[in-house]
Amino acid sequence: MKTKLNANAQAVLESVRLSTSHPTASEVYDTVKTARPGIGLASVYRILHTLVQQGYIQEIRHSDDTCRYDGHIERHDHAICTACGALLDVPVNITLPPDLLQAAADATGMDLSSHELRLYGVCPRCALVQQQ
Amino acid sequence: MKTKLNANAQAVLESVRLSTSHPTASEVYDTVKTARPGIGLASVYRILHTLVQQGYIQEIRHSDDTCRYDGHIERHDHAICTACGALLDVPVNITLPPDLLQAAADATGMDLSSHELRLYGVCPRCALVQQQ
DNA sequence: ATGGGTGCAAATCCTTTGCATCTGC
DNA sequence: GCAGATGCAAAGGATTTGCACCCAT
Repeated sequence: MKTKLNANAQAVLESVRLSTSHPTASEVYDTVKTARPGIGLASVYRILHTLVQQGYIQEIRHSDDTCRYDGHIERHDHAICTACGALLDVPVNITLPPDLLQAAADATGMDLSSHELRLYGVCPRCALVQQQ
Repeated sequence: MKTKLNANAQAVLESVRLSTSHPTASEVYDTVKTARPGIGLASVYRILHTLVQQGYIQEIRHSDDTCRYDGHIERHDHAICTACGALLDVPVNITLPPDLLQAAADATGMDLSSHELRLYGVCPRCALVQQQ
């Protein structure tokens, strides 16, 4: 399933994996350009799609109009700041009671394969700003 | 917080609330045009934003590049078909153990206000198609 | 009369695509 | 030599915005 990655794809994958934030395509592009100066934005988009398809990285969308990428592929959850839009990985493993998932599967008739919990709230930085 | 809605805004809100799917802006536009023929797409976008801001409706994004709206504002969860992209409300109330949420809040330092569980899987229709 | 809402069209932004070229095998 | 990858520029599509106009207050 996973094909061998060429140098551009390696550089893109590395950039996404090393990023602690969840970079957008153009952030990845900016980063990768230092390692591969000739690369074009279109290739970054193409490579990101391939990496998602092949399961190397995950795509995440929330309220802004850009698509973000996450090099962290194990199942995990996200916390989203409703004030600034920041998207953080939740660093603890939240395991849902299986009966809840079963109930949801039954209710929707879907064959569930994965899930993601999205937590909404105010991040520490925004909380500070709001207090002022 | 909620201001009085004018006739256009009422029509948009009604359209979103009555829809069982999760309509996009242009689907809302198409629907609303029958009740308010003169309305423009830009106004639909403007009104949808206002309605979201004022808490009348929710905005949902997932993998496609359009933004969808949900007239269902009580906390609830979504099931997303990984084959066709369909987005369904989960018709059962999934209550998470409070200690899980607390652990996540502690780990992220965020002041959590809400959450949404996103379930990924294959919807019944797509499951049928895949079997063939 | 006055401030906010509106429609239209143009602009904007992210993303995708066409295509000629280049690359590695 | 060939299939796939690439860069560039142009196209595409969803959303936003500028602006003159209209409406209700």
